[in-house]
Amino acid sequence: MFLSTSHNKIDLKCRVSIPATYRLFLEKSEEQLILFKSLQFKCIEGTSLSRMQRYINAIDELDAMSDDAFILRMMMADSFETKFDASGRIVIPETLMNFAELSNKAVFMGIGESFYVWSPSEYEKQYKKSKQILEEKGPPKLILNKKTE
Amino acid sequence: MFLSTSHNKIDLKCRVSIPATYRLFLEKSEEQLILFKSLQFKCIEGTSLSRMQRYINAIDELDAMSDDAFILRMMMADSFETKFDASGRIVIPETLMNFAELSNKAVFMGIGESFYVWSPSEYEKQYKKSKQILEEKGPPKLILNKKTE
DNA sequence: TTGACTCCCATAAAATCCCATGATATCCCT
DNA sequence: AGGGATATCATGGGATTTTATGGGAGTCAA
Repeated sequence: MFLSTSHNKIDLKCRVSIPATYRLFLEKSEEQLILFKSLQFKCIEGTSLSRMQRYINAIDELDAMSDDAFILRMMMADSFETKFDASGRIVIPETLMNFAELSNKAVFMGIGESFYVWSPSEYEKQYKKSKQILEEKGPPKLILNKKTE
Repeated sequence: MFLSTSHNKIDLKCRVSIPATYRLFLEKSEEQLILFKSLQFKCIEGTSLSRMQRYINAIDELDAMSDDAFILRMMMADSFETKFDASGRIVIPETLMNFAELSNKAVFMGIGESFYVWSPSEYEKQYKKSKQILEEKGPPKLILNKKTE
């Protein structure tokens, strides 16, 4: 499970430490790590290969000529299979560095089945936004309905 | 089941003993413990991983751009998987210490499927508030056998 | 031969493990 | 039911391991 947030440094070689908890999760489940451009935000998304496979399957179920299928295929084309070195670091591909406007700091944000990698400023923006939504609208309904079915 | 209340000490390393009854419940059900920021109060909430999994699954079922999905993702980002050491203590992450304004005392309050961790002062506040509401409005109407629709 | 990439070693700080202790609580035997 | 023996709990502190990060040597390709 990808949970919690951590701020790690990106060095001159574009190397960055994957949070140890994420690494352990991937190792335990014997999963490859995939990085790709988020479709929703200006950030990198990381997930396991098997979850990525679900995206690919979903594309097959769409009309092959549709815009959605087109977009999703483009996303696949910009995804990278990465593995970490002996000290648990990955190298962020240049394409993704540029896309997420990363320079020397990366914020890893675990959201369960996948995680986001933000630039610190973009992360701040999203964090503030979510706090604002929470204040204005309150917690989601399913949080309030705590009963398990 | 997480029940009863206990006041435990937080040491300099941010370690605190989980009440033995909570621990036994987690061990018996072979569950991981998750800590996260409460969306409703200034306290930490603790629950099992499998219960947390419900919220994670909900993220995929919602419109990814919806406000609820936003809040849920942020909730995951502020969550920590913890395990207790040989003597039954956990370390409270700094983020959560700050959020709940904890320093050297923690009040564990079991509420069934999850539990709250308060600072003593915040706990007092909530406790008094509930007593006051009870006096003003009388006991809540509680229906144990709810008819299914 | 000059980048770009990968592997390997080094290190400070932080997280985790391990052992110790006093205070309760629980057991057990008469 | 008493009262000592034993287990469990909450807590303290030192030792050890892991983590995040920096930098250099080897490798491969154009």
